[in-house]
Amino acid sequence: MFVHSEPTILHADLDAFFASVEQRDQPRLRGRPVIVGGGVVQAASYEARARGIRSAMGGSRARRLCPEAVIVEPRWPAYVEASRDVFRIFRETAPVVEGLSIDEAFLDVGGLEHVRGSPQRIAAGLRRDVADRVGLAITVGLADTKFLAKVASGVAKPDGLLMVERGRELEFLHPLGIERLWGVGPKTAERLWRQGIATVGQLAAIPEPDLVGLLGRAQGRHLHSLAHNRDPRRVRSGPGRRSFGAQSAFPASRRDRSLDSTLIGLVDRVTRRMRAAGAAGRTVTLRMRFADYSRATRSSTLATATSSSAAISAAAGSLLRSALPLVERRGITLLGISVANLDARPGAVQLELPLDDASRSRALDLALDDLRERFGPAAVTRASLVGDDPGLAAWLMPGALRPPRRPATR
DNA sequence: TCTGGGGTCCTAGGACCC
DNA sequence: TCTGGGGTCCTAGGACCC
Repeated sequence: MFVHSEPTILHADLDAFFASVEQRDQPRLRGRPVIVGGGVVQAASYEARARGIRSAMGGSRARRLCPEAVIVEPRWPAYVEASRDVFRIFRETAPVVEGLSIDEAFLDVGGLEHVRGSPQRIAAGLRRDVADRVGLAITVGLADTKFLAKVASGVAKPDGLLMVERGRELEFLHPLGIERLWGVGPKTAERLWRQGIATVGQLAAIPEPDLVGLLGRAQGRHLHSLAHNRDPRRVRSGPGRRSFGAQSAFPASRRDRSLDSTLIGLVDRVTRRMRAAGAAGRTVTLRMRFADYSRATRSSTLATATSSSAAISAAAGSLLRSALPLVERRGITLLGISVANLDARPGAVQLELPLDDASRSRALDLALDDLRERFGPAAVTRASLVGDDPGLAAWLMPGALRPPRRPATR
């Protein structure tokens, strides 16, 4: 009876997402090699990939490989809208949807057989819905573990559907190259190749302790499990994000741009997004990349979580000052910040308010009501204007908020 | 071939606490 | 007073993913 039942985890992944949105919206681009992003390739259509163009490749090299490629500037609002449309279909399709990025998600369709048919039918229906309603091609992998569903969609691309039948998982998995495994990038692949390990089957034959000796504890165990298709993780509706960040490159032409003003811009971008999400964080990290392609990070952890531009730019500013000798010695090419430790209890949440007085007081009332609703009536203890930022910081009663994050177990 | 912007997780050492 | 074991938190770096 259950012998013929199908696996229930779907990995759905939009094909060449940004480039496909451009081809959908601009018919003249269809069938032609399309590159999104000029300086660095952010996405390439399949026509462009056939010419050897890959994402993250430098724009000049891409143009050399394929001079007739059409290069278009990214249109973020269009991608965000398309992603929202597709995720709406995901949520109509399955009760549990775990988004992985703007263009891919896991869906668990277990228990829907009597309502919507077999998983394979549901997957086919999902692909049809996305094509009909959003106008994009999506590939779906279907398997009994998340990991294998993702591998299956990778193998089935583009515009495909691939189910890995129960009981035939290793038959499917073992002939594949190790670089198909989640967590094997260039460095790890190189290390494994040097040991004569090229396929997942060869990897599976290595005893776990040997793999741990070669790659370290976490990665060794992880890859050993995957090679045997052991992946107990369930599909869950998103664990939520763990940090907010922003970065900005300094091309050679703008290398003399002021570091301070760049930093203020980055802080502004990040805190704006944090406020919109109602988030606050404690750990501020400054990331730098230098002319010799080396990198460095500097971080500091505040006593309380915050989304205040003033607090975060003060922390980031002092990190930058501490790194100044490094910056001057090596020449900076990229500056970034991120704010993490989001589950910590906020000491202050900064709100965004309109500039004119009339709507400002009303916006303030609404914002404070919202905070009280989310954190309890007694949680908001104090509110005041912050610096010259058109914002307001509301201090929240410690303890009224989200619990501290998972107790670390080791 | 020389590099965007946004993320995640792991490792390792040191400070500190019980 | 010294030593050890066990644990947490912080900082910095690295690999990887889309």
